[in-house]
Amino acid sequence: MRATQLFGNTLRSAPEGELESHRLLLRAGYLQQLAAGIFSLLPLGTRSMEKIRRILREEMDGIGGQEISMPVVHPGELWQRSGRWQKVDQTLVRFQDRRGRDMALAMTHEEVVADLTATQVSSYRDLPRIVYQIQTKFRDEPRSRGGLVRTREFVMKDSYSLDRDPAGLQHAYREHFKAYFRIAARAGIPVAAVLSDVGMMGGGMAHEFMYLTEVGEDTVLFCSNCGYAANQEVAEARRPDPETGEVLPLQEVATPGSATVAEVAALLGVDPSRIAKTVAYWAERSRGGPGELVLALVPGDSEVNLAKLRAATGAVELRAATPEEITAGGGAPGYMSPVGLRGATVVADPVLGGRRNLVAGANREGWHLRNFNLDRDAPGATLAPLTSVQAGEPCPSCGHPLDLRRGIEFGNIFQLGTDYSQAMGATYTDEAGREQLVVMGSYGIGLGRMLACAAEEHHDQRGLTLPISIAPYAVALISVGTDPRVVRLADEIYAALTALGVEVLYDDRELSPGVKFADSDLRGMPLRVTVSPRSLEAGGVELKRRQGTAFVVSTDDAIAATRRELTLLEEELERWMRERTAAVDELAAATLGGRS
RNA sequence: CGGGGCGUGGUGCAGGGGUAGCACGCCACUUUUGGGAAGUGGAGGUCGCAGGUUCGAAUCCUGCCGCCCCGACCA
Repeated sequence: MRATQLFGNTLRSAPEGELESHRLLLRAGYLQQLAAGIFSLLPLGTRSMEKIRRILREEMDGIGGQEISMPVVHPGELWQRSGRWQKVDQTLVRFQDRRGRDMALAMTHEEVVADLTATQVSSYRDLPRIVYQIQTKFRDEPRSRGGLVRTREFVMKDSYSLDRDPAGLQHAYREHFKAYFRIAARAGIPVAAVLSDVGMMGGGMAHEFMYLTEVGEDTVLFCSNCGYAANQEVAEARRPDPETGEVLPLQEVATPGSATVAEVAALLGVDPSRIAKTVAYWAERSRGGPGELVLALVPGDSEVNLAKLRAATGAVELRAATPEEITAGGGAPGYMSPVGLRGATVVADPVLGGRRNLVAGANREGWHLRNFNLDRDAPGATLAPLTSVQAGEPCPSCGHPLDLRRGIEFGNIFQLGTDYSQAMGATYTDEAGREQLVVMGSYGIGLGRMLACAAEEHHDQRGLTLPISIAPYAVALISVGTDPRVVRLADEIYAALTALGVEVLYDDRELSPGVKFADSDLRGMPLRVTVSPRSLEAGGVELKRRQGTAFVVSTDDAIAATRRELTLLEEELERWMRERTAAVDELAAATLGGRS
């Protein structure tokens, strides 16, 4: 491509406040924003995305995936059958067609896959299968963020495994686990697999593949000793041994004007950790359904993690209860506890279950209780981890202090099980002639987010430094000045490289060299080839890696030297990728259990 | 949805009751050509939208819309 023909230009400036890597993508002319969380891709961005697509196809095909294409608009009826029409909040965009039928914009495709499976799969001979697509999703996120990191419309590689039994699912899950490391590594993105919340997907085990970066929106806990890794949404710390002291009788104590943990602790002379803090929430189990009061009990020195509470209650909508709702349930704001309250769902952090004789609210303004014991005083309570794990807390599996890091979720894998098969009637007949449910798994990678992670990992002051595997062009060819000898040679090199299938962005504009160099650095092509009076003087053309030093090769050798450099770049990336994925079998075995 | 910020030529920004500005970019010509060149001339703006106050509103008031950032959600 000649720069004089290219659609879209580089920009000198980009808005303040945006993520640095995203500003570079904007300035380099990869994309343009249309609305909040909605982007157009320009030629450069499209080319990078196409390379990402190719990597995804190769790796998915490599584990036996078959590419399909499913619709972006779904009948609402499908989502009603799976129950997600009710379970998912406004993130699912609903509308009606001209006949008044409910429709939805695809935010994911489990329903459609299960529906396809119901008709396409009927025998155990039709299993196992892996299908995938690379296709647009729309999720009306409450807030888009960080450029391509979190958008409302995005392209996702989503694959689905169909198996006879849980063992088959384990295998497909493991294959994806390993493929995801290869995919990330081929795009130059280091990732870590962490345990994650199943969220709206339902089902069993789930992992997220995190690109660790300070600008990430997720919090991840790692154990440097045993390798435990989990998203904060599901992370747990090792619990202290249960206390063994005598269980004392409940005793009311006046605490006038002391509604906060700090005030009560000071007044009664106890440590905040000795207070069973009760936080009231209002939960809806289905969209628009009836609400109910949920009491979350955590140690007084901890905060409730909403994702964990959501997982524990299965709530769709979850928010802090209003004082009116608390009072209506028989509670007193600031003096809450489950003692004597009926009708409210009570969830308690397991740490409290091991503690004796705590302080809790008395459900009377100005009064608390001493000697609160969870098993005696809130016998109906569900035990589930509810608090955010802090850095330094002991690892649940080995006790070593945990590290806390930030990350961007590059992809995820879910073991769905048979929920969707059941809803859509996706069954097969086994050897014995019995009808069985197809066991499903679901696996996603966001392509735009992948580009965002790559840009975040690979940039410097001057611009993008993308790996050769996903850079829009392999070579930035630059001609300096208008000397006919220069122009002729540059034209020849462009024609020759193009004829050889090398992807070249030829900056043939009549601009000062500084502008051309700056643009090529900004756009991030891995290799620069410069033809100039100076290079001719020095014997030929100049080659320079995006982050390397320049050297001159003879005119006769220019084409061969360029290809050599590109091969070297590819080999270096390949080597890095092998290092990153060398231990992936062992990691899969350690993380998922069993052998690989 | 809560909190904060911002909407002014293509891009990034200043201005803040009385003539709409700067830099970059763009067009033409001339001189330039190894790290975002110089000169001369030029084009380009309903100041987010709608009401209101005022002799007069980009500027003040009200409402709405949009965008960004921090939280609650996810690839």
